Amino acid sequence: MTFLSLSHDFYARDPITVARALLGKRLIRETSAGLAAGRIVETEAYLSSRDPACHASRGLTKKNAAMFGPPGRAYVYMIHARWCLNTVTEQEGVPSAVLIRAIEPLEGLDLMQQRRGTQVIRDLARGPARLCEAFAIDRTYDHWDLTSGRELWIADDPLLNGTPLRIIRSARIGVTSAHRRLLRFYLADSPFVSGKRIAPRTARR
DNA sequence: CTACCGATTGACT
DNA sequence: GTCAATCGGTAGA
Repeated sequence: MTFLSLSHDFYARDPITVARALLGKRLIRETSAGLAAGRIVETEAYLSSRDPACHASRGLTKKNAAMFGPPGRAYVYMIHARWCLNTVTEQEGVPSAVLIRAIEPLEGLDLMQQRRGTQVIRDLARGPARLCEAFAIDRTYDHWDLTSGRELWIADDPLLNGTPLRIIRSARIGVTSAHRRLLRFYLADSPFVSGKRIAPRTARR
């Protein structure tokens, strides 16, 4: 089964559209150790200069430079000594991005378990830094071209094939500025989503 | 150079 | 539920 990477045009849209569209897609990672892949179940949009929570809202630095580059590249940054993965969106010069927050592991579970140091499948890639550890993503993939179709890329999921997805929108997790905006998106029915469920529809009991 | 901080996580009460 | 370890980037002395 081949997994053709999503094109430049997929990413060359506003970050909210891309954040929704990425749900259900496959993140694929190929190393000499083997292949790991999973379904994206949670994302967050960061809206360039019009969003105080966006790392690039105060202009270009060495750290956030990838966000100013072309759409379809990766922006990998460190927070609390852990790596997190974003996809750059819109157009070159407009520093917007989508944070990938959680993934449902599908292939290469043994690899992920090894990298994460846990057997618990639900914990392998639930959270932005956990997924980077499970997929062996670090600073060397900052600026990486996610449309390249090698090493690290994102593709349509053939298993999903048009299945309608129930998407819930909420406030972003851990963001201390711009609380009000509902820029987090996740699959309603996935147990692999991080953080607390804010939507009443999924409230327990 | 030092001080402080964060789009987090895991251990603990 | 609470809390502190984590460390590279950034600001400021």
